[in-house]
Amino acid sequence: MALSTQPYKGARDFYPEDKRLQKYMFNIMRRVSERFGYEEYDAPVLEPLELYLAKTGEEIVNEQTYTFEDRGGRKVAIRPEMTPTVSRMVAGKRQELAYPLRWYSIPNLWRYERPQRGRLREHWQLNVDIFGVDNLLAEAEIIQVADGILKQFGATHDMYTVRVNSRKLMDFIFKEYLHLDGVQIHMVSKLIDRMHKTARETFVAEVDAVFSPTQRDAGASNKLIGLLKTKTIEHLPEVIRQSSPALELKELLHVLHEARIPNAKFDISIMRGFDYYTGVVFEIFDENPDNNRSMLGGGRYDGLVGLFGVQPLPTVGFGFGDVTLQNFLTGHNLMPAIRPETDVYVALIGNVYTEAQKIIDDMREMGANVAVDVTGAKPDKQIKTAVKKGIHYVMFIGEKELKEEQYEIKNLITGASERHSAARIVSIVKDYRGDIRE
RNA sequence: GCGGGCUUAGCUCAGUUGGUUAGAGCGUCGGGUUGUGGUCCCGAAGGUCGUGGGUUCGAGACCCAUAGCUCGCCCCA
Repeated sequence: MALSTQPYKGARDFYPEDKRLQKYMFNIMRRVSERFGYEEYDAPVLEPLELYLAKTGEEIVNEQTYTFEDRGGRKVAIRPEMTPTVSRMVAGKRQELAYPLRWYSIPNLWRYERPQRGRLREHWQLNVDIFGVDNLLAEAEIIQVADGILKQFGATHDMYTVRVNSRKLMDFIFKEYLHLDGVQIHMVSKLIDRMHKTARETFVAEVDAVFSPTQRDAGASNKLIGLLKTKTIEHLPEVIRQSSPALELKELLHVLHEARIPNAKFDISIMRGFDYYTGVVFEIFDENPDNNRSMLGGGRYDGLVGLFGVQPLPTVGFGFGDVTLQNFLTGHNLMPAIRPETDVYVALIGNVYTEAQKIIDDMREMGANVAVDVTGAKPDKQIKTAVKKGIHYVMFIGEKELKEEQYEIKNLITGASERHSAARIVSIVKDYRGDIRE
């Protein structure tokens, strides 16, 4: 029985052509995050299981986390998300860090579940968090980073929407406005979370079933159904519209619109699954009709750092998965063809390796990425190899070139061929590399 | 955890109501003489038809089981 060449279920191999795309995506994520002053951190893939038991959500720990026991009998989890880890790290140096703290990371995360479109078992997720700001400018900045990344990929505002809501607002509605108890709030939250996936009649019936007869008679159920149709804060009932969470959301949207994010809007159905969110929550939706789904989400979680026994710290952050990003980019034709890092493929003609090596060394020292064909194959074979690898230039080195110190450089895309000094060739290929990588 | 679809060459797929040695395109490899790719021409390799049972004179086609892939559901980082 031969060994399988398939990667583990729900995980991906990154062949060089795949890795190039990943590097392209990560580079843009890094560049934009750093442009906003965020610093990169990292942490182990393994964490003690307890880290997730406290604050994440039961099913995620019980059923969707990879766990095992190490040789010392410790319960270990493969991280399913980064937020607890970064909270742990910040708490560990709570007193000595300079706030506001701006951190980002691109960890790989694991979750045990059936893979489906946009959701695999292993994925990479950009995490961007700001610690130590308790006003809405933190939310605004975090959303600007997310928006800035999408723009840097070439996305335009008609391709996606930023949808914001607030846990505090929903709390106000559930408790003050509708007088729901804890169990009802939980049930209603879950229903709202998948409102757009549910047929309207079914949804109304399910919501209705949560309310007691007395509440229904008082019109609470209909009030909620009505509220959920609301598309803007202005259209909310007076008492809700004047609540402080609503005023805060309105202000946030104003700031975002001023920051040239016109596609930010209020969406009462944005709930987010995690219990740890305490304020504003938001998601960015792909508006591609074929892939209309949330591709990025986040919010304020002011309670997490304090769980580690240190003074609490207000925090806002988001996570952006590589799989959903790639679906977005592909769906909108924003994924460029990326060539390999190799700038030049050297075809040797005749037995000239030793002398050619000196030229090639010089070129490498000058900063060109140069691969040499050492097969001794005929020139046409060597060219074919370069074409197949996707390398842009072939350089020929033979007796004639070595004597004249002028080497033929051939552009495999245009077919054009020129003769230059090695230094000039380095300059040409580096210019080309600069053009496509920037 | 639940449900649907799929599985034939490296890839994308044909394969009639069950009937001899299993097909195409692309790709791969070789050739078309001297130091130049993509086009064109010629040739070759490559498949226990996902796996295990069953029905049948006969199964890639039918039945059962199982695995993998995939799309949903649940849940959502």
